[in-house]
Amino acid sequence: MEKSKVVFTDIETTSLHFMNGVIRLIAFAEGNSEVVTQTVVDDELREILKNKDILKVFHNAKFDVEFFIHNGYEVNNYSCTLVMAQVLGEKELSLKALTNKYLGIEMNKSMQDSKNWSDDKLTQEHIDYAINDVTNTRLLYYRLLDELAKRNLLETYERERRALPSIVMLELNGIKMNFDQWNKVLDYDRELCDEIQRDVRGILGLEELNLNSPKQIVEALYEYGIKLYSTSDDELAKYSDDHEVVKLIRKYRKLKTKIRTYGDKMKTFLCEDGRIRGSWWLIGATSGRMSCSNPPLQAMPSSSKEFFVAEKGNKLICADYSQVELRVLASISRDETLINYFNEGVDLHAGTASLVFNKPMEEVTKEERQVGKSLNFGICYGITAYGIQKNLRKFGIDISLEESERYRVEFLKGYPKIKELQDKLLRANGIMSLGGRYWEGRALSMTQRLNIPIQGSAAEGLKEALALLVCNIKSSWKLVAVVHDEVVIEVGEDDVEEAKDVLKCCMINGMKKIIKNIPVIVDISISNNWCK
DNA sequence: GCCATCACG
DNA sequence: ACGTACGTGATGGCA
Repeated sequence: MEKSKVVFTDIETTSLHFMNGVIRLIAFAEGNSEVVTQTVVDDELREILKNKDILKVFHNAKFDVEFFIHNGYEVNNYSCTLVMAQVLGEKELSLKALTNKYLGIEMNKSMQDSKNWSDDKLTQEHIDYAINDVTNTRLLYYRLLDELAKRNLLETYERERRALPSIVMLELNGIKMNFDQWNKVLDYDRELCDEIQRDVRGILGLEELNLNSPKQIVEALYEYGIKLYSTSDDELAKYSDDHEVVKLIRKYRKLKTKIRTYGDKMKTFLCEDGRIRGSWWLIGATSGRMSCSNPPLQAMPSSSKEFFVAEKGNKLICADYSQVELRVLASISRDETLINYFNEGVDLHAGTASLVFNKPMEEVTKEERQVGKSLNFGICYGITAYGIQKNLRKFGIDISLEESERYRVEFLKGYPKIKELQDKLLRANGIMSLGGRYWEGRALSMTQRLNIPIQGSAAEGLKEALALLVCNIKSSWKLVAVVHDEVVIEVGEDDVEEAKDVLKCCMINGMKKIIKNIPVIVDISISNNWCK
């Protein structure tokens, strides 16, 4: 077989998950050659998959690559038409939808269901279907490559492509969970939750009250003498100090969420090896951030993280960026005050408070520092006076809307280049991240315009870090979690020191490709469980 | 199917 | 009582 630079590949499997499915049919084509099919990975295909000089193209590459790796084949150098489409801003990501939109081809996907592939015999229909998928993946690949080039997004796509193996690692590795201990705590929580429910019903004299119904809570508390505009936690917080029953409702809510969302469901995702495996997406948000579902490992309550552990003989290394979004903001705006703060390593929340309250940093009170902190967070989200006011109430700080607006104005006076940047972003036809992604302005709200370049650029820095990490990680080390500004790996005890250096180095150097001339700081810790 | 709510960054 | 902080995912209630 003649050596060529690119191979288009598609596999058909008996299940959607690599852990419990087998490969039934493999279709592939080298360059412009005819598509061929086979049922097993022969030596020739094994070599093609492994060869770093041959680019393998898949639609939704993580799926095929995970199956291959799970079955013992090495896969290097691959590209993904689904991710390409995402970089182009597409939301409909099926091969069918994309070939239709970009090539005008109407695909018949009636064979797609894995149920059609569990039977023993393969018919000509099966073979034609797989061939058709590869044919269209090839056409789509060149069409999307053109489109990416036309829109100046090749570099952005290449960054995603280099980071893509991290998704494969996350899904293959999973993360070990101490399930016995988890269930013990869960049982205790369930009992406590029932107890609280009994108490609330007792106090309100309503034995049938459904505490999960906001509507019923409003009615019940109205009868009790409390008028609520909503039953959201910050509304309830207003009455929490004066009414025990409101305090109990809040406690019930928190506990119930933990139990039903993160507790009961967890066993569904537990694999035989004691590890939880979620579904990870490289581009999960329009900003470019990753996402994870089933279970949402990026949103595990901090109180539950201790149950995610390292295997015996291993350690977890947890690393996270310090203030990464504000550093991105400093890099985009080039605001001298903010940059100086970072260069001098000062307490940034106190620094902002010193600007807003016009006093030396050492004299900033605890409450003033909290205001500074809220403003710093808020600025990344596209702050409004209303938002500041609402946020500060959570910390027991009650200010008028006028005062809140004054804080906002003082903040922007203290950081004049941020003000300039915001004015520019609000007027712009389109928004650009530091890494070169572009968002059409028309579709964006004012707050999105202010947030997207920050969140998007920080995500790009993390992708650069992951791209470095997948090249430098040892085969025995496991990437187990990525949470926006945090990376967790699991390594053997003997490798801890080396792995710590490699991880830290990748994270700093990756982010530095996006954030220019601002110090990047990574905090790192070693533990038996997932902790910050 | 949408809304309200809440978990994370 | 709302126009009013960014991005996700999951749940139960309710129409």
